[in-house]
Amino acid sequence: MDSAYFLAGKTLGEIAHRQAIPIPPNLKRAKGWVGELLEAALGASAGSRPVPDFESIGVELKSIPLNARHKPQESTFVSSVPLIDTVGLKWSSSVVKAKLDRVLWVPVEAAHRIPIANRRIGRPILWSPSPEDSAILQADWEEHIERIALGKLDELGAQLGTYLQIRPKALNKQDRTPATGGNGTRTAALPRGFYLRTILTRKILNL
DNA sequence: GGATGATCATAT
DNA sequence: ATATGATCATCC
Repeated sequence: MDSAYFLAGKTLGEIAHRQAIPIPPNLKRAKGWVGELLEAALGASAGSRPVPDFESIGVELKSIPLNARHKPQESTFVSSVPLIDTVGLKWSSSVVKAKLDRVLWVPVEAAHRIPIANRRIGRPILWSPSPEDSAILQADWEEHIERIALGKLDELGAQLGTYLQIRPKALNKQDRTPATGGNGTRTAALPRGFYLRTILTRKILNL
């Protein structure tokens, strides 16, 4: 947390310079740049494994882009969605729960008019879901997984879920991954991801 | 302007 | 191929 608080008030340019990381002209071809910069600055270690960033202390690191009004500007990607072998999956042992049990949120200015190097980092927040929010997340997750297990892939829209929604997470719309179809048959479907709606991240940041 | 769907880069 | 890091682009 000391390392995290040290970032508060600094610009992305200052941190990038300190880490000897080049600053891209824009984020169109570097969408994960801010998150990766924070990982480097804080020494995150999970790599691309499906576990929290700071595995030994059970802390997931998330940058949260703020708009000109300093409110969350985008949804937050949580994890990939399993589209096969969903039978027997439980919330208690899910990747989503493992990651959301404790999250270090690092707000970062993201208004397009601010040059990347000048964007300021806000005060990080170490958060765990309240029992109420946890129950909502669990209900969302269970409804999503049940639909997937039943092969109702055509019903998977971003409209579902109070806090946790499912959206594409793919190379492009032609991308396919193995999935369970109707009657338990095997098919191929667009890869999806779990995302947190801004209604939740706004609450988390007290905005 | 916000929500939904589409997409980019990198690691293993 | 599938995971990570997300933001971009379009539609309403």
